[in-house]
Amino acid sequence: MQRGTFQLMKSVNKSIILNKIRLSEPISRAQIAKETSLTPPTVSSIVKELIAQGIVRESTLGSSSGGRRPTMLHIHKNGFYVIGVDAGPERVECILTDLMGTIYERAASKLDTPITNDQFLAVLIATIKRVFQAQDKIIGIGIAMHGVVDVDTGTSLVAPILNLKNIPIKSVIEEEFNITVKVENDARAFALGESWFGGHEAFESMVAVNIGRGVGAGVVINGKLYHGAQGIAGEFGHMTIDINGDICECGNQGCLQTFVSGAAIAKRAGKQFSADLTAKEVYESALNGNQAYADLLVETGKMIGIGLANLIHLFNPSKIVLGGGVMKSERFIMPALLETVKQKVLTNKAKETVVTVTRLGEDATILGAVALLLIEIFDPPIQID
Amino acid sequence: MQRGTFQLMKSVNKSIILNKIRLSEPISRAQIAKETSLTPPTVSSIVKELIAQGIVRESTLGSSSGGRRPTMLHIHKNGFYVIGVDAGPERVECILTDLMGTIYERAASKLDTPITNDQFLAVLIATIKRVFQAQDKIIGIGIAMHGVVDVDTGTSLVAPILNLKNIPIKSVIEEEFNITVKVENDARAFALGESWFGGHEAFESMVAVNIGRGVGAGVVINGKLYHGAQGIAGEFGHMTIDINGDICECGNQGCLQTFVSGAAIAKRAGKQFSADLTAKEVYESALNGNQAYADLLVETGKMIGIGLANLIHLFNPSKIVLGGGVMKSERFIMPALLETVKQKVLTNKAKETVVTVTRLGEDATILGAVALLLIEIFDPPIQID
DNA sequence: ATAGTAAATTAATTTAATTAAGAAAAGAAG
DNA sequence: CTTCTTTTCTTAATTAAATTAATTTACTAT
Repeated sequence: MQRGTFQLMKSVNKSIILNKIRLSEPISRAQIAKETSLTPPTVSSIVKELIAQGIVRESTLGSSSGGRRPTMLHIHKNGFYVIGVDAGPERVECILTDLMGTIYERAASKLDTPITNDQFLAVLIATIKRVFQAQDKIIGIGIAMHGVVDVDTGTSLVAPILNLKNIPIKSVIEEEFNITVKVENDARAFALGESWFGGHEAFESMVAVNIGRGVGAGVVINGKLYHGAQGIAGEFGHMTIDINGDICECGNQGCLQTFVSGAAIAKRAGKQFSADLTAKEVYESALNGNQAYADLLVETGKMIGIGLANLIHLFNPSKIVLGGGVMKSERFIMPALLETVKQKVLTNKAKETVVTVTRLGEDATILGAVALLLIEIFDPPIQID
Repeated sequence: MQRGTFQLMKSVNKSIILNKIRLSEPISRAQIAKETSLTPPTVSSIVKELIAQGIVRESTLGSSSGGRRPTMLHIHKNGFYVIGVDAGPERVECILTDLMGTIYERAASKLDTPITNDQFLAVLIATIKRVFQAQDKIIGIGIAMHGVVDVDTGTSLVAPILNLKNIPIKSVIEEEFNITVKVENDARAFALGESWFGGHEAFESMVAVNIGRGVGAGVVINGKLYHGAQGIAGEFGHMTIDINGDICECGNQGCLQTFVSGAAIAKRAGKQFSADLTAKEVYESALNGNQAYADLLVETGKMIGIGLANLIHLFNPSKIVLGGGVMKSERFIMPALLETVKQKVLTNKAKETVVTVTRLGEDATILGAVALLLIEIFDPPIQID
């Protein structure tokens, strides 16, 4: 059990200061003290340590209105690096970033099926190697893996499209690079990326929903991922919304996914218009003025809205961020979606829930992978109410 | 912002010790030290304070196996009292308990409709007065109010069956008794009561679902209620599970409530068998061997199961506790419910989610009202990961 | 130049935990 | 019955780290 110790007290203050610098750099010691209500000597002494550790650095002097000019502090850009990996079903992408999430290197590899566990891991290692520079300054590798992931062991339990099972990602990569490795499901990494780099500081709780091949969600409460008891919190795609609906790949009936995933859109287009199109083609046709396809996307927006209303009634997050391939049809989907949410949600207060589309684009997930390690550095060991 | 201070450090340890005593009394100082990994002097000095405050007391000496006999510690039963109130749509019930939730006094009043805000408050005050003994030792009044409650202001925004709005419960009762008053929605109080007094210590997250007139749920994470951003987290009854379903009283279509509430059961009985029965009568007929009614209840169990599967996929709590009038038909409902959950939930791990019916009976909600104040005393100011 | 002001550091103090040592109380062994 | 061991609990000394107060540094403004 975690007790009240001096170390606890200190690490709490350390996180407060570090996060203040991260979110408000450049900032002076005096201003940190003012804004956190820590005393100046406490700030000075902790900042001294952070500088010695190489996480923080001093830069220029700020301006003064009569008095000594403040020394501005920053996160040390070249102090430490993190590697982020987005391992999708078709390609593996790697980036090298600093502690602020600035990207310095990028590499990607295609995955060809059929593939074995070892081949997959070999591609992963090779791609990471291409961005693995300044080794001694890299503090870890964060991996966003599609499919079902066991976070504790860092194992990919099921990788559906690659048709792989039980890939011991964490242990193999840790062995290879001799460095900390964190593995997380890609939908949750997306949520974490949005929460850290999407510019949503003020939101205490956020749900990020990825609608693409499948539909997944990640729940972030106070900057941290919420996993639930068995690590399946946020299985948004398999929420039943139509007890008489079609059979889903999971075996249940009327899952949200059977209405709104990319495959579902394509299937419905096929059914209604006997056309053999992908979701992308449906969107493009709609863009080109095909009203029937546009209507189909609007209908999809309504269904997503129903799902989100359920989400709001259960989780009641302050913000919901949407991403994934399907959301590229934003212009057709969003108006209907927002209206449905507003109409379905019970209280006026809850109607205020902010629902937006990601502005981080493709990088939200891989930056979330990076954030898996940033949490270790920036997050306090405790949650203060 | 809450900093790392000496007070924080101390209050963390104080909570740890207090909760250890509460959950394991009688217990010695030495054993507390062992089990919490706090050092003996720390335990002694904090226990000394707790005794001086009158929250803890020493009792007999324990047994020894060669060595000084330990002095056993308890929560001081006659040290402090709490008043709990369950304000339902038909009656107001009050209890006087000690810090362990032991009930010493009880009083109840019937509510007649039509009723005004002032009349309602007058009944509330009169009933509380009947249990308001040993005034100087009462630390507060916790009120579980049906309907929509604004927790921050302690106002009942909507009390549906009484047909009242904006009742300023907290301010009026605080003024009358000059004591701390906490107001919470009754479904959430039920959840809190279960979590504190239902014998579920080991569960980090719990959802308690009340199925009666309406369907509500309370979410408890680490012993605390989760409210969400606008305080509507757990509006389980208005989760859409059938996009083509009947219109609910909330205006939406196919809410879970339209399938499983007491009223819904009665309505379906009426529709299928053109009988004018209450849900209770349906249950009694089923008990007397009416197979059609038994089937109707089994069907209800299945629908609840579908709702719970959705709940598990989003919140993934370690435990779900069911209560409320409808759950009195447990013997018909539960087997189908459990099977449906097991069948619908995706991963094997999550199938392990424990689903049970409350064993606290009628008192879960009112004890939850009591727990609203116990939290103030027992809960740590921080959440340790 | 000099006064005034703000930033940062240094020194002294305080809080509260930890470590080490000791006192109290019991059973066990001779 | 005395002595030893064990366990519980307290007391005293030490330590970590925050706070308070004082001081130094480095400006701006008159």
